[in-house]
Formats: sequence, C-alpha cells, structure tokens
Amino acid sequence: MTEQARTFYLVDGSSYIYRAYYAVSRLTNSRGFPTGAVLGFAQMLDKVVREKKPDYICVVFDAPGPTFRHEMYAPYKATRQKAPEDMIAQIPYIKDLVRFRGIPQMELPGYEADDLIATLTHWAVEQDIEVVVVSSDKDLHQLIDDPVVRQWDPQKDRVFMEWEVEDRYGVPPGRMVDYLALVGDSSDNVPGVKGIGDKTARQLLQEWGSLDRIYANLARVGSASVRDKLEKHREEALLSRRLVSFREDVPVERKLEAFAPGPPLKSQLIGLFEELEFRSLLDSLRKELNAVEPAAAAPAGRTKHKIAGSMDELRTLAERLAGEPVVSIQVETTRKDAMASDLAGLSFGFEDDGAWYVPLGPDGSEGDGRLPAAVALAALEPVLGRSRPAKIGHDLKTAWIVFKKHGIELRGIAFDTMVAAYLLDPGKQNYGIDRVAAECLGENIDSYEDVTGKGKSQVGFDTIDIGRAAAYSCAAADAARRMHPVLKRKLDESRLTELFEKIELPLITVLARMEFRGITADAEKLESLSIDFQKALDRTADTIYDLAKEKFNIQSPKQLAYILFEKLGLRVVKKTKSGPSTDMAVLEELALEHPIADHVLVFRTLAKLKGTYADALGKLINPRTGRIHTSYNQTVAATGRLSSSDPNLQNIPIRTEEGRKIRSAFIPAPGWLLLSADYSQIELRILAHCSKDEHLLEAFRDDEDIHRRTAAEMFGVSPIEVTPEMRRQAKTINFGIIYGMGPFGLAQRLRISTKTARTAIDKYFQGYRGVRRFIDTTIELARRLGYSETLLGRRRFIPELQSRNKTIRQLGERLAINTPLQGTAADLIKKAMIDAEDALNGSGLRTVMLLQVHDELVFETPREELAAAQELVRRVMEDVWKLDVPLKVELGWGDNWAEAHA
DNA sequence: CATTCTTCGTAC
DNA sequence: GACGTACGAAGAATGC
Repeated sequence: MTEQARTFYLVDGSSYIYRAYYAVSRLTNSRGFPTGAVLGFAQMLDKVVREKKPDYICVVFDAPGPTFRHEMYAPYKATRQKAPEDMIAQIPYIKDLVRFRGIPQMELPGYEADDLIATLTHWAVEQDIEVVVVSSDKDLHQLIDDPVVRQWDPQKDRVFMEWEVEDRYGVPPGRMVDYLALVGDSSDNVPGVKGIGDKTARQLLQEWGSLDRIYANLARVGSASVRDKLEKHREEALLSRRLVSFREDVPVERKLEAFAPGPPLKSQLIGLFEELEFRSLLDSLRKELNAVEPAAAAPAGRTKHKIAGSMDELRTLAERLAGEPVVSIQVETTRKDAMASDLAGLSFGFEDDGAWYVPLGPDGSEGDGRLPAAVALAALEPVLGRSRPAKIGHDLKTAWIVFKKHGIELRGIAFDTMVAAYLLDPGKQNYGIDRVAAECLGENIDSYEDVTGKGKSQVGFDTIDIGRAAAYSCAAADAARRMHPVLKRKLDESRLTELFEKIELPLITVLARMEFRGITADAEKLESLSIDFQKALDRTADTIYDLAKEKFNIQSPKQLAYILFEKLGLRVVKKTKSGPSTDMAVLEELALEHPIADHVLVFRTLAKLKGTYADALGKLINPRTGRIHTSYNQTVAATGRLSSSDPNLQNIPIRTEEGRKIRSAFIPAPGWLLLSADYSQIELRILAHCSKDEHLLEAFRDDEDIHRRTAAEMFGVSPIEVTPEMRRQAKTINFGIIYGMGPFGLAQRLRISTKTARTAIDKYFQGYRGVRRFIDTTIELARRLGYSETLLGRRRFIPELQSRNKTIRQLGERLAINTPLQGTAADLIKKAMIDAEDALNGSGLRTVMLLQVHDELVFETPREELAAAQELVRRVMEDVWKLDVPLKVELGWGDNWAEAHA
C-alpha cells in the first residue's frame, strides 16, 4: 500500500477577504460593526479544514504598504481602488479567526501574498509535499503543475486544470508570465506591450515558445507592425514580466512543523463569534467541541503544578511564599457568590514558573486529601496578611472576602488582571480568566464552567477531583501571573495606569469591606409586607377578572394582550416583536378608555414589589447576622459604574409610597443610624464642567434650582415666573440631554408633539450654547479616537460610530455623550468611596460605609457620631475633585433607609 | 425537562 | 427606531 502524500494547503488570504466581503455583503452585528467578510472567510476556512483535513496549511496575506514591485515600477497597482473602510475594519478579526482556528498565517512587509505562496510552494514541492493553492485568482494559475501543485477554489469547489490554463492563455502555466508580459494586466496597472492583445500574444508564444525567444528572434517576427511594437516596448515587456513573476526566494520560515494546524482555541473562538454574533457558527462550534473532546479528562495543561496535600507540605510552601517578592493567587470557592461560599482550594503562582495548589475543605476534612481551611489559612496568614509578597490575581475582591471570613485581611494587592482587562476595554461581555488569558496570552485555559459544568448540572468546586481542580486552579494562577506584565504595559500605553492604581485597585478592598459588612434587613417587616402585597394582589386580581369576565394569568403578557386587545377590543398602542405591547406606557394610555388598565398597573406594581423585593430580599438575609450582603461588580458596566447583584441593592424602590416600604426594611444596628449622602445633580454639574457653558456654570455656582433655571432660559422668563409645568419640561430635557434624547423621545415623555419637542430642544440649546458645542466636539472626538473618555481618563470604545447604519450610528452618538458624563460621575464617586474609607479609618469614628447607589453613599453610624460623620462625609465627597462648579452633597439620616432621604 | 430568549419594571 | 447604565422575575420559546 502506498502512503498517501502529505498535502500543504496555501490559502490566498487577501483575495478571500475581498471575495468574502463582496459575497456576504452588508452584514453587521447588533452594534453595527461590519461582519460579512469575517463570516464569508470563516465559512471558506471551515470548508478547507473540514473537507480536506490538510497535513499542513498556511493562510497568507498581503502585508500593508508598498512592495518591491512598487520600487521597480511606482505606478504598480496605482489604479486600484482603496479597500472599503468597513472591509479593512474586519481584517484584524479575520486574522484572529485564523489564529484561533489553530491555523498558521503569514505576511511579510514588502511582499505580496502571491510571492509567499510561490516561495512556500517551491519549497514544499522540494520536500515531496503536494501543494494545493486555495484561491480563485488567475494570477496564481502560473503555479499549477499537475499533479503536485493544484489550485482549488473552495467556494465553487473548482479545481483549475493545467489544460484549462493552456486553453485560456495558449501557454502552459509556467509561461503565463510571458503572456502577461505581452498583454499586460490592467487591474494591476502592468503595462505590457502596447497594442498587443490576447490574440497576438498567443500567436507569438505558440510560434516562439517564450518571450525571450521572441526577442531573440525579433527580426524574424512576421508582421512588421507587431515587430515594431515589440521593439518599441521592449523595456515595458521585460518590466512587466518582472512585475507579474513571483519571487520564490522570500525569506520565510521553512520548518514543516510550523505549518501543521494546531487545536482550535476554544474560548477565543467562542468569544470572537459571540462578539460578531455568528449564531450558526457558534452552534456548530459547540457541537464540534463537545463531540471532539467528550469532557475529556482535560489535558493537564502546560502549567507545572504541585499539590500541597499535607500540613507539612503547606508549611514548606508558606515559607517559600514568604520569601517571594510577588505571587499570584487564585481562590476556588464552592459557589459564585463569595459571601455565601466556602473555600475549596487555593493556588499560588510563582515568578520562576509553576504553581502550587492547596486543596481545602471544612473542619475535619484531613482524611480526604484536603486540608481544613481554617488550619491551612492560619499557616498562610503571614503570607496573606502582609503586604509582601505582593499579590496578583484575577478577581482579588472574592479572595479578600473569603479570607476575611476566616479572619484574615488580604494585604499587598498589587494587580488584578480582571479589573485591568476591564479598564482596557470595558465593553466586553465578561472577563472570565479564560477569556482574558486568551486575549492576553493567546492561550486556551479552562474556564470555571469547564470544570464545574453549568446550569442545573453544575457541581460545587469542592466535589471536583483534586487533580483536576489543581490543574485548573494552577493554570489560572499561572496565567494571572504571566498576564500581569502584558496588561500593565497595555495600561501604560493607554494612559490608564493612574486610574488603575489610584482608583480601581484601592476600590477592590473598599468594596470587599462593604460587601462583607452587609446591611441589616428587617426580615419580619419584609415578611409582613409580602403578606400585605399578596392580599392586595388577590383583591386586584379579582377586580381584573370581573372586568375581563374570566380568569387568566395577568403576569403573562400574551394572555393579558388577548384580554385587552381581542376580548375587550382595546386599541393596540404599540407592538413588541411578538405581539401588542402591554407595558406601562401603553396601560397608562389605555386607562383613559377602560378601567381594567389601571388595575393591571396596580397589579404589576404589587407583583413587582412582592416578587422582586419582599420575597427575594428575605431569602438573601444571612440568618446568622441578619444582614444582606450584595455583590458589587467592578467589571460589568461599560461606563465605569459599579453594578450590584445577589441582591441588586441599586434598584430598591423609592419613588412611590408603597415602594418605600421595601426601603424602610433596611435598618441600622440597634443604637445606630443610617446616613445617606447624595451627590446633587452630579451629572449635570459634570456637564457644566466639561462644556464650560457659561449659563450652566453660573447656575451651579449660584446654587440655583437647575431645572427652574433651565426653564427660565428656555422660556425666556425670569426664574420666579417659571410655572411648575415649565419646570417639569425643563427637568425632562435636562435629563434627556445626558442620555442624548431626541425630539421623538422628549415628545413621548412629555406627551407633546414631536414638533413642539423639537422647538423645546432648540430653545434649550439657545440658552445653553456651550452644551451644544460640547456635544458636537465630544462626538467628533470620539469618532476620531474610536472611544469616549471620562475626566479621569477612563475609556469606552464606541464602534457604533463607524456603522453605516444610521440608527446604530446615532446610538453611538448618544453613547459618546452619555459615557463621559455617567463615567465621570462614576470616577468621582469611586474616588470619594476610597477617600471616605480612608478618612473614616483615620478619624477614630466607628462609622462605616455600607452601600453605593451610583450617586449616593449609605453609611451606618452610631447615633452619637452622627454630626461628626456628616461633617466628614460631606467634606470628603464635596472635595473629591476640583471642578469648575461646586459639588453639592445632600445628607439625610434615620432609623431606616427610607427615612434617611432628606 | 433544562436552557435561553423576551417582556416587563425597578433604580440612578 | 427614536433615552444612557444596570439586575432580575416570570412567561414563552427552543432544544435535548
């Protein structure tokens, strides 16, 4: 049996970018980023890899910039149109795609892809390897040499044969250069011999065999006019031949192993496809990966790791750690939520490579290869509780909290790779270590869910086999350690280091402390509220059933829509994707026509208060302390804000009487008070500062009622003449500006005509000319830079601004305005939190900070400290940053959170 | 039956 | 389609 020859697939990457771009036209993701070329390219590549399973493969690209051909002939390719912007934008993604697929790629400045392909072809043939040139480009026909070099176009599944080339050009592939030297190539601006076309060239080459022979025998060429042309354009002919000839001596890698396809980088590919929203590719990728590695006892990975499974080993490890200048730390917990979980393991990554894993369990777990967490941590306390060694980790807030639960305060936090990755690009979906490592190191490490599973079938980390746990955890610790210098450099390059070191890093501990403290919630109060809400719900439901003359699930938008719009025949005000909308705005409008709408609104409110708040909060009270411990997420909101979850304490009701009952269930410890400190109009003040609008500045400097002042500006009256209605409209516009609201939105909100709304907005900008200018320049700057920036230099990329889709582009414009305002507010309150924590620590006061709600900080203070705490908090918050306008803080206090609002 | 998507509503 | 940032409950739809 003869051995199948090895094959080398050389993919003409650049030409497929073009083809894919034009084939899959005008596709974008939901953010307006063009994705067609990437999709087409991915499909092409898929076909090559799946169907042909090449032994060796390389995707070859043209390098940007001039080539040696431009040096010999400046007008080379000068008539080419510039590649479309939205194609160029996709090229980095295509290169990522190739890399993530595990496929080698190549480009070399000064050369075209064709030269690299020719060089590699030549070399491969010498090695007895069959070559398939993957391209549909006619220029590459000249490489065809049946059967060792073939040319194939996967899109049409067409193999170009030698005889086809002969048919087309009258010469074998190897002589195509002579043909082209004569006729030229208008698409590349190759001159050829003027006046000689296809027919003549074929005849000449048929007769003489090659260009050189033609010129050698020029005198004997039959037609005088042809002879004349050849004579006259000899230089052009020779130049043309050099232009169309491929170089076969390009200095490129010539190691066969370098061209063997590697395994795909799973999480990177998934990340890429998710970003580009390639649903079908995602599906098939997931299937493929599940099929190929059936939860394969995951490869141990490259990280050298050891397990400290005894106290002796642990003590040795602790000693070694104590001598290190810097270590990385990765904690493994039984659950996602740090406050609610226990330590299941801990690993340390060392500077000189390798990592140690310490399997941990509850007290009395010596027997099963784990160490009791309490005992083990006691031994590690000298390492964890001191600032040396410096600690690096991916999500050190979680680490801080789980250590604190064992009485240890983690010190020496030097770098958090999760926070750094967020700061570098805060728009990402998540910052799991696998994703960040993929991007940062180009490596494929397991995600937490790869190890524990997800959804219903997820298991606690403590049930994972120790060897597997160690492999995962050490890989993570090691990755974090190696990512540190990379991320650090990137932060420097983006001038984000100061924001990182002065704000985000110290904030980690501040947040950890707040989460650890929690806030007391009155369980009985919540319970009795739940019962009250339920009673009211029952009554409301009965009324609704009476009006509808049947029972149905009021919480089902579908059933409700049937009742309202079919049975009762009410007007369809607006629609959702799946049917008529029944949201609040619609119901408010329908309330004018039918009494049922009001009752549904009441029902919805009650159901919300009971389900989302009273019941859900009750379940999250720690039975031991009676307190609720939210999680603050530092890496979620694209603007730089924090978010809060499990539970979300940043959306506790306040606007209605009923809702405030929920808020009143948050209480201080006995003998203490809750103190709430709100930044007044912080975003509008930031707008004043950024825009330098004279009227806005003046309004805040004079501490005026900003909405009244705005109304006065708009309606051309004095502030005392402003009516409540005028003020209401001005207030809506003031907020609308921050969000980039247009006439339509304002009209809806104020229930006025779009035309009136447009006039109102015009009047606003007549009053605040500086704001208009700020908006225009801010959008323009963001368009140029590709990102928006806050006062402290936080960045958010806004690719939407480059979209060809107008709606998406307008969204980009709103983001470009909103992000610096919302983000600067976030910067400032984050700094205020750090300053407040510091000031309280140094004050001797017992007051502590419990909550942050975007522009509000909530403290718990002993009654007798109230005055001192107020003074301190106000000073810290108002002095957080020197702006062109004063920052104003409003303080309130009371025996519950509802009362604490002035 | 489990998971994901959709709709709705709360906060700033 | 039209106002930015979040989180989460419940129903509906989809997939295994």
